[in-house]
Amino acid sequence: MFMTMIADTGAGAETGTRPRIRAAARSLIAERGFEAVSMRDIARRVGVRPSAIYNHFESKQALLADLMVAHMERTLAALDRALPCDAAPRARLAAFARFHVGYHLDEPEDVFVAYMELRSLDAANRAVLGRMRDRYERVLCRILQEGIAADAFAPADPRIEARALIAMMTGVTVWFQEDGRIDRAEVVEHYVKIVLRSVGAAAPGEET
Amino acid sequence: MFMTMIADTGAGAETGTRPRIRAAARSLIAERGFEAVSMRDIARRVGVRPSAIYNHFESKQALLADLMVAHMERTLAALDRALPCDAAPRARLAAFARFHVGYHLDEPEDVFVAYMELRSLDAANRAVLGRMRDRYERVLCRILQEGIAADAFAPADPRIEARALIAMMTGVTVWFQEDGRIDRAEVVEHYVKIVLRSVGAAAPGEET
DNA sequence: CCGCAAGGTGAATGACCGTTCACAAATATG
DNA sequence: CATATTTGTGAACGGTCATTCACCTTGCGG
Repeated sequence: MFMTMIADTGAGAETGTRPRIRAAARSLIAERGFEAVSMRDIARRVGVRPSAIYNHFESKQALLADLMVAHMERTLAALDRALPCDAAPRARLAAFARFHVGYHLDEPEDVFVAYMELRSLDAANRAVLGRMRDRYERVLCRILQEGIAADAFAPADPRIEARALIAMMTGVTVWFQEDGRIDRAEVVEHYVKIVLRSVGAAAPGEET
Repeated sequence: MFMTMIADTGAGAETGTRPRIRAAARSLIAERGFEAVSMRDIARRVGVRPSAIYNHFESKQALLADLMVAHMERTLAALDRALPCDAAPRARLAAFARFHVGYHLDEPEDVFVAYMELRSLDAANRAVLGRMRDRYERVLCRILQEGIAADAFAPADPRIEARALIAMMTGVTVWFQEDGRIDRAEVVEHYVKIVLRSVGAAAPGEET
């Protein structure tokens, strides 16, 4: 009967054609953009004929949506794990910044695709992704509001500040390169400091 | 003889086929992305046949490069005009932020194209644009260094901070919409405040 | 009024696109 | 071992792409 039902999602799975299609599509789209990548390009990288892809994904559009939705699900789950839920606002904000920057440094391809290719999604998929993105943003927004309530910091408008901070931290993927002379951890802590300062939470004492 | 030689650059020029091609290409590429826009699309919007475009631009690639280079030249010139050269670092930083956010709100299409389509340029054009982008970034970096020297503020690493701030401010184009309930000037001043705070220059007193 | 250049046209070129389909190999299931 | 399902193949489909080219139109300098 029909009993496969393997999830095989996650950037780690290596065996099997389906994950290899995902990996090839991810890196090609990150490099060139969705519209500039053809199914033939993806198939060539996997070592398979273009028609074989259609055994695993309904269409090019469905493949993109699969990548983006899976990435956002993983991101939201990882954020949930990374946030200490009973800590003070300042520590929670630091944890958010540490997570966001670190995650974006670890998964640059997925992040880039999710960031750049919203407009290549059809209306239905774009709506789904938009909702997930809002959920992510709202987590930060709530931390800022808690911080205001607790007098820990004072951003003027939490929603604007949340968007500004996310844009700032996401931008790290544009210029950071592993082999550079700057250490990864150093970069992360740097962004954490900028974030804390920008909301008026000064730098004293411990963090996390 | 050959005596046309009109520059006709700038987002304002409306008459003539060449500027209308530029305008059509700009808005279509901003909306859909370079690879997703065809010469036929552009020609249709201008009200002309595709082959006519080649009387004005050598290729699709050259058209994109024209748009991006012209935009960056205008941007650099406008920045130069907007920066008070003999002011204190704090006022200069505020002016930079005010300029960057304001300019990005005023020219969202050009900004979006310049930001997203670097990868659609061929190697030579990408190098040209990269240099112009570096020039822009270096202006901010120098302001930060001057501020450090004058003890006006204390970003840890000026280069990282400059990139972070530019990414943050550029992100305003992603979410801001004119008809929204938030005032344009309000948004600008908000970003200025975040920028000043993030470098450790507190909020007291006057700003330029 | 002639000639010529600049700008626009329509058709054609070869290449590539996403996708389909009939079929073959492989793999698991009874 | 037989059979059904999954997975991959090769060839084709209609369509679109950027670009070229011979030609027509227009308006201006002489």
